[in-house]
Amino acid sequence: MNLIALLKDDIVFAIRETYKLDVSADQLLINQTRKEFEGDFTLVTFPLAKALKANPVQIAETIGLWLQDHIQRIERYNVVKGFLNLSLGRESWVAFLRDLTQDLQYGTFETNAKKLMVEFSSPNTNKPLHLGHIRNILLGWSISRIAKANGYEVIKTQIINDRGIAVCKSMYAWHHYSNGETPETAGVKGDILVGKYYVLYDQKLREEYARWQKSGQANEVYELKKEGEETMEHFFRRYKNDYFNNHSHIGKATREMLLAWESGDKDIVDLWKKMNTWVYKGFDETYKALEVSFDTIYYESETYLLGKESIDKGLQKGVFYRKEDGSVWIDLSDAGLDHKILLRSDGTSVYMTQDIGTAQKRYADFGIDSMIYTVGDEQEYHFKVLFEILKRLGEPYADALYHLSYGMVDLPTGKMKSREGTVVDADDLIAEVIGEAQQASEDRGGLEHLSDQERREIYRKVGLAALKYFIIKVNPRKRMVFNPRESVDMQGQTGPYIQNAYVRIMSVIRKHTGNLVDCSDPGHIEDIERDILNTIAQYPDIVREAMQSYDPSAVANYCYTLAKAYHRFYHEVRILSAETEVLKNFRIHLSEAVARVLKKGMHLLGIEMPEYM
RNA sequence: GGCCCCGUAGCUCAACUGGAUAGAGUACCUGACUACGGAUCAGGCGGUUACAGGUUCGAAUCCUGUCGGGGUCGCCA
Repeated sequence: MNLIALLKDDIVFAIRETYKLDVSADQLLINQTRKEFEGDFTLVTFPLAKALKANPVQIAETIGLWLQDHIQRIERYNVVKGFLNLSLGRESWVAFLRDLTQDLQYGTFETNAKKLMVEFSSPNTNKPLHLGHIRNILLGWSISRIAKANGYEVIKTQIINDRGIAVCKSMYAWHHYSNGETPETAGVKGDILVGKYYVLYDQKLREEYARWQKSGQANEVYELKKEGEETMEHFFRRYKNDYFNNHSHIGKATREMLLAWESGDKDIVDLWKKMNTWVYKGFDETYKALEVSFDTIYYESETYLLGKESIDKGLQKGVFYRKEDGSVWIDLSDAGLDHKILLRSDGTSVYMTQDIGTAQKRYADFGIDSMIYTVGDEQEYHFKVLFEILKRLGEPYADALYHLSYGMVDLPTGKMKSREGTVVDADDLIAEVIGEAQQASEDRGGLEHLSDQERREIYRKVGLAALKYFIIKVNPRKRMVFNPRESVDMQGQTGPYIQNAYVRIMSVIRKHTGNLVDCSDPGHIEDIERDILNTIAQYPDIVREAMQSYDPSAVANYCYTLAKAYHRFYHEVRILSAETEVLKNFRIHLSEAVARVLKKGMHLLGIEMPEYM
């Protein structure tokens, strides 16, 4: 049941009949007719002018006339410049609604027999999830649902960065300064506890560094390596990383810890496992609070050695080359990229090597056809290179990889900085929006008949809707400003506004007592009713488009448009006390259709609809 | 400096990928039924789409340049 698709077929047919020419349906540009003009759908004929060798107005007239004469659902047409405005007959709209009530799969496409893996979240195990992760998670989750609606079999995954020097930092700090503190004894979530030690590590390191700066050795280094008239203060700020690698006792101990881990030292591995368990438990709570889940998880500790075999393969195929020092590189300058290292001179691998190996492993594990990586836009270059390499290695899925890149989340005061403590913690944020929803709900009242449990569910749904919608409505590509105050707003273009339309419909349906018969022609329908049906007719295309452009915000904006139309309808007409039984029946069916589409659309965004609010 | 992304109303975002008079929300002002839920609805104010050229029936969108913001640039992940 896709009205616009049918309409396009009609037009293709019309062109074949009148111009003896075949055009494909996806060449046709059909818009919802703007309010200033009469009509439901508008075919833009300018793009057809070349192919049909005629001027746009003539084309519009010819096609319009033919459709009016031959296609029953087209009642009238008018032409304004190169725009052909088509009006559907009332009966067609009613029939559309009647079909809709039967079509439970509306906006869901048949399976395309393709397996798609979506990677998102992918945190480090040394600190809790924050606002940036939330944008990532919501995008990944939503695109997974959208892909599913488009017919893909979707496998949701994340790769957890559970190894490396950063992880050893929190291990070191906990080992030396914690006195055996655990999440239980501290009464905090495991990820938060581990994050605390990561911060503490940095603090201890800075203290050590500050002491060292007063030493004679520091002075020598400064004299030796300063650039021009550089002050000591400036130099030491720049030198921090070198200090960590070449002078720091803490740093040395941490690197030794990493080596011990890599060689499988039991004590270190046990410590690592213990702290990981804490972190994962904490992450799970946050994921649960956000209502997301994964089908499979990859751990970097298990994948970081992968990819080396493909280095050999690539060398043999001449895709890679080896330098004199033994390091392995690829030359991508002909693809507008650069030379990129794949294996260090000491034979160890880099991030890129792992990613090659991980992609191959995923293919081997699941036989996937394509993959979406939800990762911030600062890694755009990395993924360009990765995809190019996989292509040159001849990987079968290499042409179906996509980096779902998104911009950073800023605060009204600027960037989030962990150093300055301005990072917005995911758990705190979730708790806050739910608290706000509860506050707003209690101020309004009206939920007294529900149990505490049911009310809590509603606060949760409403609060999360506010947060999720606020983030997901923005085009992923764009950097966005997260204003905490506006994120809990529940009026205007917000999640709760859309939920409210749904709740109103549920309320109407509950109040309706008689039986509901099949939808039949009420003899007259209002403009707003026609407008709502027209908006509903757009839905399948929106689902398609959101997939093609990897953009959940298209669905978010659509849901708002539909909810807005419904709210207006609700004010303009009476539903339960409509003039006739047939009309009442029609309006209830219409309301129900809106509710269904809103629920489906919001589901694609990972937002649940409450029955009351 | 090279390459990539972004710049739209005071603020936060749209604009069906080149289509009609650039739309919403918010903020501010005004108004709404003894009504199916006012987390609502209607109206007002608010724009040289950063700037300058170009391409064409038509440009916020494409090309060139300038300005501004961000990202990234061989052994970090």
